[in-house]
Amino acid sequence: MRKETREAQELKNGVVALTAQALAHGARIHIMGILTQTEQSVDTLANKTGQSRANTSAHLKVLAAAGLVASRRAGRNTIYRLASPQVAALFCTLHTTAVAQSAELRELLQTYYEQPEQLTRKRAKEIVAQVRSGEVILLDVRPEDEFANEHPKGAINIPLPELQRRIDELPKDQEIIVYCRGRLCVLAVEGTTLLREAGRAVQNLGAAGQELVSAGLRPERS
Amino acid sequence: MRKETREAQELKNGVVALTAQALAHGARIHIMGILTQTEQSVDTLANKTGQSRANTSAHLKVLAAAGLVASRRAGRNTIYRLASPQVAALFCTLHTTAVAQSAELRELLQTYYEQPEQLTRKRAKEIVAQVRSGEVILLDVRPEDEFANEHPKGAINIPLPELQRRIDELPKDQEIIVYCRGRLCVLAVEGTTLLREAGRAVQNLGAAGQELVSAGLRPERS
DNA sequence: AAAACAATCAAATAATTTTTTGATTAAATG
DNA sequence: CATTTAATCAAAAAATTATTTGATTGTTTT
Repeated sequence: MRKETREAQELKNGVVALTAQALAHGARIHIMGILTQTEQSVDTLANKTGQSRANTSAHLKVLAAAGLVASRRAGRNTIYRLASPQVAALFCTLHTTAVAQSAELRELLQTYYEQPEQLTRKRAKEIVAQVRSGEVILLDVRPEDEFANEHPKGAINIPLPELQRRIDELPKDQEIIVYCRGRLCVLAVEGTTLLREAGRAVQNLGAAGQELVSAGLRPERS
Repeated sequence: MRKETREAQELKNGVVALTAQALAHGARIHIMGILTQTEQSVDTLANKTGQSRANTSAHLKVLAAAGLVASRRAGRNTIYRLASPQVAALFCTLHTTAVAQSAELRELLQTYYEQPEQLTRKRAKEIVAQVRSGEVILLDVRPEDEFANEHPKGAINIPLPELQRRIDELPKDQEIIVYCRGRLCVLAVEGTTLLREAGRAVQNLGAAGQELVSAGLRPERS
């Protein structure tokens, strides 16, 4: 019994390691990052990551073996997606922790990316007022279902993959405030970049969007 | 700028992958699991994991390079510990997700381990009543500081590393309910095993201990 | 049915990691 | 000060992973 328990322990370590192993390659992290935003075909993933098709297929096989992604057939394409919200959460935690633990990287990122603003209580209330008066636009770039489930009152939703196409729905003369809520923190950063390149005035709240709720914008469903 | 951003992206993927890579080996998962409970010297870790000293040292170097563990010198020993609570959280998430995604493993574990009980609302209330009346003992096996920070009213705290030694503090004729709270989910499992081997009547609530709070045992500090 | 396409597979090569071995450093002990 | 002990290092061997190439399997389109 002792021994069997130990075997089980080793097996368990192995499975945990397998999961980590699946995430232990830059290309696969890249793939996971893309899948965090939307499901994709093998070919598209290969293009976006700059890897060969066969190699991308192999990487996806590794991810699938660890149960991190799932796939479905659509015509002659195979579409891959994250296996579950739990996987998305793991990816986000890994991402956050990795960045936090790697101080050297943090510095480097600051050069290229913009740090999401740290919300003070006062600033949060200002934003709430601005949103209420319609002075600024509060943009939620998460997938539609997540938005539908719960969002701060007054926010509008354009999922990141559609943003480029639907950009004209956003009035040109108003400041836009982008946020996301923890789970898919990459979204807001990319949305901000995209809008800024289109010449819009944007502010990125990152995961701090959450705080708007406690500052007065009651959550609602739709 | 586009290009530099892309370089930064790749670098970032690399760092995330490095972190995952660090966790991508059974022996290192084993080490992390041990460090989750208490800090340890290289030699002890080598013994517990059954690896050579040099190899263990190498594994620790990998973990340290990823910023997951830190060390201090104590006499002629080098004592390693987890670098931060955030790392512990990552480890726990990885652990949980890996087990959840690996259905095949789940089955196997069921043979050896006992599944932590799934708490129904009704059962939670029963337990709350039993704890209040002193009929059962609610045991918290987390480290002292975490317990001090917050715990359900009526729980008593014996950190897992001390449990073997202090086992006699627990009355022999009462049922014991062990729980932990998400972060260090391994703790409760090990505590349960230990107590059961000592002939005690034990029930493991796992992370479900949390629900006792919402079922009536107000959290308190000490 | 033939052609085109997306994806996977299989086998070989290339690249990385892991493990072992023996030497080295640094601190404690007699 | 010589010894012992804990840990790390360096180099070679062993084991695993990645990548490429070309062939193969299903689907759709013509």
